[in-house]
Amino acid sequence: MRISELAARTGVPVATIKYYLREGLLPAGERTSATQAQYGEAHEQRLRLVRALVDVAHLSIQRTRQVLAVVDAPPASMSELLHLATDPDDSQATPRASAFLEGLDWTVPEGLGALDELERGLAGLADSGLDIPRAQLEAVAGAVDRVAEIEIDGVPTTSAEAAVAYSVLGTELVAPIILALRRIAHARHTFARFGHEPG
Amino acid sequence: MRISELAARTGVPVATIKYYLREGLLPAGERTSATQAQYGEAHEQRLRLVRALVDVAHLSIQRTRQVLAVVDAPPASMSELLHLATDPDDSQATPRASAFLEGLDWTVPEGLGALDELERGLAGLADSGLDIPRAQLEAVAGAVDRVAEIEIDGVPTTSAEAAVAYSVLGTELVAPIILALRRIAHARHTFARFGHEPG
DNA sequence: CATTATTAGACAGTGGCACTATCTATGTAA
DNA sequence: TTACATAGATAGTGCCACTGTCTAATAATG
Repeated sequence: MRISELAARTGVPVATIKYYLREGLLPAGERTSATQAQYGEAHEQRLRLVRALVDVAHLSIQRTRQVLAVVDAPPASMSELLHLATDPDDSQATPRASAFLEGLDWTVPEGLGALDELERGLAGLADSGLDIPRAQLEAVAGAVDRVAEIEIDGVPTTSAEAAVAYSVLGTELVAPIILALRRIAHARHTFARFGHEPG
Repeated sequence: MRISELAARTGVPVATIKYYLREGLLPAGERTSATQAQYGEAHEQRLRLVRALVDVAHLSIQRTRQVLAVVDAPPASMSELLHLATDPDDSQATPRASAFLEGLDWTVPEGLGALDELERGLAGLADSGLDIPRAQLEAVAGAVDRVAEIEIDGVPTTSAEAAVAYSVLGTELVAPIILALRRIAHARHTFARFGHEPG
């Protein structure tokens, strides 16, 4: 198909598709002349994936490119995979995160990018003034661990490529679903605990 | 204290503090003359809270204003509280979300904003091409429900105001921690399941 | 009192991001 | 032949969260 049909099928404007091509999120079509290229089913599917990552998972274009790069060329080792998007330049000390994880007896590979996120999250919570007891955060962590365990149990074992794609994309695409479910569950439990009037 | 000291204490530039004042995220200081105002501890704490919401929880200025408005003037009824930020104009039908929640036997108040988020998340996942079995998503939802339950159990019962502030701010400020913990737990369970080499 | 520093408030400017529009040279379809 | 489409380059747009500048007024200091 030509670019205009790709645009029509996916609802993505031609100009935006060109932009994604420039940014390397979408592979170039098969050139048939100086001013024409053909796109196939694979392009259409890829474009839908890009849209999901950008619109639904709210990834930046740059982050989307990183994620897709990993899906396209799965790294040889797990540690490489897990360090995706860890910028060694700005990886800081993570005292709060380390202390917290020690309390949980979680063994965690070093230099993991998510450690910085945890550090920032804990630091932000601390100086927001909102006081949440450590024990409660630990209980939350236990339940989150269960979420992650279920997700990893679902990773297909048919091939390394499939496993990598599933876990990398799943991490991004399921996150908004988890947050939405959490909000909905908050509502449920709030009603259960406090009824329809607060206090 | 004067605005420059407030800036020095919190590390937030004077120009940014003025911006937050304009945007109504920070109450005005106590005026002592046409060109002077005094700020107190409360301003400092509020400013730290604003920074946590903006920097760590990645809320937009507009959303931060909404959240703070609820904290400042807790709504009279729970349903009002839960419908925070539900724009009645763009609340769509949520067929996927409704079907999913029915499968879970979750009773959910109607018109909840998070339903739209869930709908978008499920739709995005569906057309990303990543196929995650319904049963697995339901299992994840169960574990997320447990997370939410723990959080709501921790809500203080000392006063309605405290309960509202805690739950509203907790929803926003703990979300990044949950996502970081999820990533870390993914790493743990991935190693446990696949070892250090993929596949 | 004179001088320097600070402030509130108004408003314009900046940098980053994700597009979006325009243009040209070429090519395809009716 | 004539209308339409495309690749690629480049420039422009709209939004957002600041950031900088200016003025009139006040405060602090010597």
